[in-house]
Amino acid sequence: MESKNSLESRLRAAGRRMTPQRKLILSILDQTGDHLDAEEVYRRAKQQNSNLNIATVYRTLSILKDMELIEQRYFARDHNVEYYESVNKGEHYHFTCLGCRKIIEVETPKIVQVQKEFSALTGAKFTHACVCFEGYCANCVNDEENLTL
Amino acid sequence: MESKNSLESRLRAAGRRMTPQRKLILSILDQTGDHLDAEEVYRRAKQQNSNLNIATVYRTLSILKDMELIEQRYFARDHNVEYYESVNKGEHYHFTCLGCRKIIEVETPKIVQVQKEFSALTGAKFTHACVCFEGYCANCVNDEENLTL
DNA sequence: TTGCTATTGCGAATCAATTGCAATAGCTGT
DNA sequence: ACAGCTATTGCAATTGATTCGCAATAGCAA
Ligand SMILES: [Mn+2]
Ligand SMILES: [Mn+2]
Ligand SMILES: [Zn+2]
Ligand SMILES: [Zn+2]
Repeated sequence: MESKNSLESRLRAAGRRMTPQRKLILSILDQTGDHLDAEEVYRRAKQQNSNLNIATVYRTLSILKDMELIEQRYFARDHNVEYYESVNKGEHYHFTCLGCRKIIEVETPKIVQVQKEFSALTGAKFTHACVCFEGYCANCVNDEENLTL
Repeated sequence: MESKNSLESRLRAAGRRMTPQRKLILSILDQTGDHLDAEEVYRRAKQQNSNLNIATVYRTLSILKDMELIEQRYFARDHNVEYYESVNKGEHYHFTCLGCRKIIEVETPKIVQVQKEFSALTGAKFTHACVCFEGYCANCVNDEENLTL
C-alpha cells in the first residue's frame, strides 16, 4: 500500500503522528472522484468510526491540505463552503451548473499561461490560483432560457 | 450626473426605491479605485451619514451586485471576506501578495478564451468566473525566499 | 513499559453575513 | 400638499461553517 506508507512517512517528516482518523479521512478522498465538503467527509468517515468528531475532520483536512495531499476548492459564486479532492487528479478547474448543481471539470493550459506571462512581466511568483466558473450546462441552458421569459 | 440618473432609473425598473443610503454606498465604490469590504464601505459611508447601519450596507451591496453596478470579489486563498469594486473598471483579475498584502490587477484575454472554448466544446453557458491568484510580488519574492531557509 | 507530547472529542467561541420586526420614508395617485 | 401603500431602514438577534481551549487519550521513541 504505497499511499499509506507515503502518508505515514510524510506525517513523520513533519513531526506528526499517524492516526486512524487521518488514514480514514485521506482514504475517503483518495477513493472518491467527488468533491466533498467537511460535513460530507464527516458523514462518510463516521460510518467507519462512529466516535469521530467533526473538529477532527476539519483539523485533518487542514493538515492534509498543508501537506499537499488534497486540494481545497471553492465552487459557485458564493464561497460559503470549502470542498476537497485528492491531488492525484492533476491540474484542473471547475464549472458549476446553477441548474443541476453538477460540477464539471475543465482542463486547460491557459490559466498556467496567464501566471507565466504575469510572472515574466512583473517578477511575481505564484503560489496558488483559485479559479471557478459558474453558468448552465448544456442540459440546463434551455430551462434557464425559459425561466427568464 | 449621468450615474445618478442611471442608478435611479435602474432601481425603478426593478421596482426598488432610490434612497440616500444607496446613492452614498454606490458613490463610494465609484469614486475609489480600491477594493473595499462591507466593513470599510460602512466606515467610509458612516462619515457622511452617521445613522447608517451595517445591515443596510450589506443589503445595498447585495442589490448593487445583482444590478451589476458593482462586482463582488474574493481575494487570497481563504475567502473569508467579500470585497467590492465598481464595474466601471472593466474585465480584470487579481493577484494578492502574501508578503505585503498588495492587490495587483491582472489583465488578460485568456480567461474569456477558456470560457469560449469550453462553451464551444460542451454547450455550456457562462454567467460568472471567479479568478484569484496568490503569491509574492516582485518586491516580496526575495524576503520570502529568505524566510524559507 | 514508560514518558513525552501530539492528537482527539467535546463544548464553547468566532465572525462575516443574514434575518425578523416595528418604525420610517419613497413614491404614486389624488 | 396629502394620503396610502409598501419598500427600506435601524436594531438586535441569529446563522452556520469553521476554529479554539482544554482535559483525556493515544502515538511513538527510548
Ligand atoms: Mn476537481
Ligand atoms: Mn479590481
Ligand atoms: Zn446543469
Ligand atoms: Zn508584496
